[in-house]
Order: sequence, then C-alpha cells, then structure tokens
Amino acid sequence: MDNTIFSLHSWPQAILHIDGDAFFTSCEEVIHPELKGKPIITGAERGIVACASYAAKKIGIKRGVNLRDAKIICPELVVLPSDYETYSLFSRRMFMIMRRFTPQIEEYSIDEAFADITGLRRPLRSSYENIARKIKNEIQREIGLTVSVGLSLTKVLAKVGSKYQKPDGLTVISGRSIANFLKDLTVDKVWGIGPATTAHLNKMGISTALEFARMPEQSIKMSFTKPTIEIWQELRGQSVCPVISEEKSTYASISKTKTFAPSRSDADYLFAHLLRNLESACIKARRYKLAPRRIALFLKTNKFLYSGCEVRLNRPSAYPMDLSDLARDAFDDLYREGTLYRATGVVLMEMCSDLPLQYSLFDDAVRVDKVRTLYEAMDEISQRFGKHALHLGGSHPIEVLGKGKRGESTVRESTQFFGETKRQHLGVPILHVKV
DNA sequence: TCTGGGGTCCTAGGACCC
DNA sequence: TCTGGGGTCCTAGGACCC
Repeated sequence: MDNTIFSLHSWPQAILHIDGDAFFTSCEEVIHPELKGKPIITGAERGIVACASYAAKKIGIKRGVNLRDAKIICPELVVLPSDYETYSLFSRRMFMIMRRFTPQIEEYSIDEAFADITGLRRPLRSSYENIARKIKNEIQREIGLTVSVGLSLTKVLAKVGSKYQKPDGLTVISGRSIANFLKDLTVDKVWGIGPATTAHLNKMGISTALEFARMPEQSIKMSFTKPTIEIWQELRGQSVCPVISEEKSTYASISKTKTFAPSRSDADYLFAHLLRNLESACIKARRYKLAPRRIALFLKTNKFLYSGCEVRLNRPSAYPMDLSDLARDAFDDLYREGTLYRATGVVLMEMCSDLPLQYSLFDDAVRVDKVRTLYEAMDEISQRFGKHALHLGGSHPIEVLGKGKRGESTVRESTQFFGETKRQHLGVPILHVKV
C-alpha cells in the first residue's frame, strides 16, 4: 500500500476517541445485573428503540425500530424507558476517569469523548497505546462499562478507530497504517460525511475513504466547502480539528418541538401546543440563566412542510409572559385553517446571559422586575412539583387533552374551566398577576 | 429510515452603504 | 439612463451530528 501522501512522523499528535458500547442499555445492566446479557432496549417513552443491547442487536433489533416490530422479532424483549439522569451520572464518572490522565478532554456527547494525549508518553511512562488501554480498563473496572477506543493522529481518524472494532475494542491507527484502515471504508461511514456529500463524491467516482483522502488538494478545494476540506485533511493525518476541553456552559440556541399523532387542524389545540413548547424552551433557558434576543416559531404540516417566522425582541427575555402576545401574532400569521399539522416548534436564538438586566427605554422597569420575581417563584414550585406545574392558561388545553380522551369537547371543557372566552384565554396569559 | 428531538456550523445571496 | 466596485451585515437554509 502506498502511504506517501500521509504523515510519516510517528505521532505528531495523539488523539483518543472513547465511545461507550450500547451506552444506555449497558448502564441499565450495571444497575440491574439480572438483565445482563438479555435482549433489552430503552426508548419505551418514545415508542422507538433508542438504544439496543448487544444481545438485542444480535437478533436484529436496531436503533430507530418501532417497538411493536421489535416485540414481534423478540417477544421476550425487555423494554425500558430511557433514564437520562442516571446515564448522565455514568457519563460523568466516565469523563472523570479520563480527566485523571489529562485535562484535555472534550465531552462530545453523553457517551463519547475525545482526549488529546499528545506528549504524555514521558510523564506517564507509557506508550500511547498503553495509555489508551489503561483508561479503557479503569472505566471498565470502576464503573462496569465497556468502551471502544480509537487512537490516532486526528479526531476524524480516532473516530474511525473507535468504530472499527466494537464492542470493547481498542484500535490504533498510526500514520503508517492509515491507508489500510481507509481502503475498505466507504465515505458515508466517515464522521462528518452525510448523504449529500456522499452523493457528490460518488458522482465524482469516489466511493472509499482512501480514494477521498487521495484526491488532489486542488479538486478538493474546488468542489467542497470548509467542513469537508477539514475532514479530507484529518483523514490524511493532519490534525486541524482541535480537542476543545472548555466545558460547555451555554447554548447558541434552545429549541423545543413535539410531534402529535394524529395530525390536527384546530387552532386552539395547535396554539396551546406552541405555547407549551415556548414554556419548555424558556424553562431550559432560565435554568442556564440565558435569555434569547430572537425567537422563531413554526408549524409543521402533516406533509412535513414548515411555515415559520422569526422575531427579534426589543429586550432579551426567557419569560413566556413577555412572549405570549408575540406568539399569538405569529401563530395567527402562520396558521391556515383546514391544514393538518403534525407538530409545532419554538427556537430561542442568540442567547445571552440573563444576569445584567437591561431595560429598554420603553419598558416599565417595575413590571419587568415583577415578572422576573414571579418566574423565580414558579421555577421553584416546578422544582418541587414537576415541570409545567404552573403554566400559562393558554397552554392548558393540551394538558387536559394529554391526560383525557381525544376530542374537541375536552378543549372546550378546559376553556370553560377558566370561565373565559376562547379568544381571551388564548391571547392573554391566564395567570393574572398584578404588575 | 416514510421521518423523533435537540443541537452546531457554514455559506450564498440580498440589503444597504460609500 | 443597461449602470462600477467594494465592503459589511443579516438571514435563510443546507448539511451534519448524536
């Protein structure tokens, strides 16, 4: 195999990718040892398989499969709801173990992380491969989870490595062996290359990662944009995507969408749903002490078409009370009578820290403070009694509908429940507070 | 994958200005 | 009025990830 295009310096960089094996179900197996080795899945709450244990995978149950189909394939399948809070604890312990070796850890998702261990051979008196093995073993010994590890010169190659042998694998891709690992790998399996880029490459006659990596720089730069160019470089052993160890404490955007079945066309229900999403998104924003400068609202039809709009706020706010009028206007613009919708959604954008409160010239400072105080109290109540324990009246119909039977009458009931006309009730926060 | 939910980054192109 | 050049900012939307 001709390796001349690839880096020949043995280890200019040493990057690890560590990937939990069937993470959710493996956590469940640690907690419930009696389940170990059985076909189990999580995802009960969504009706599709979120994670399948290796025993389940072996008999053909994969991520995304409908629960009913899964049960047909395997009647004795153990179906569990996904318990993110518990998995996060495992996740944190896994990352803590990694941090004992280096602070250069990038938490990429709940079950994946990168580590830059460049230069640690001498201080740890160990080869890179042995450092990788040690981390892997300590994770298994201390928390009972197996992980698959890739060690290579770049993040993209480390990812190739961790996927190469799963579960419980450790794959080293040195500069000299890059070509060997890429020659049988189709481009669509490379991290960052999706369907669009794959189609583009195939049209150019490129189907393996090795063929891609060997394309001349000129044609890469002519045909592709930055993300693909970077992947090309990384596949050649040139590290251009650094491991970013700063902890993520903020969000660029926060979104909430919820699909309902069957699709519906009644405005009351839809608007209530939209408000509910707005409240959920705001709850999360407040938890991070963030407020959006812009928000987007959209409706999604049963044909998967979106209609949406964006609004810039004159003052950042994560309080639904400040935003509900705006949501009403947006909804009235977007909604088409007779159209069937399958989801509503809200995106909070341009998040900024909510601490230094800035009043615009036209705000009533006293009112702004009262809204804030009110929501602080509400957030406290929610902590004790659950999310949405208190909510805008406008989002109430959905609550009743969610618990009761489907049907128009339920909506009307809830409207009457508040003793107001529909219009009032939808447009104005029901929670009347003297401000 | 006949389609769940939550994110990020990048770019083309329009609006506007000198 | 057939018309130059260049810069910045913003937005929509594509592409991809777990």
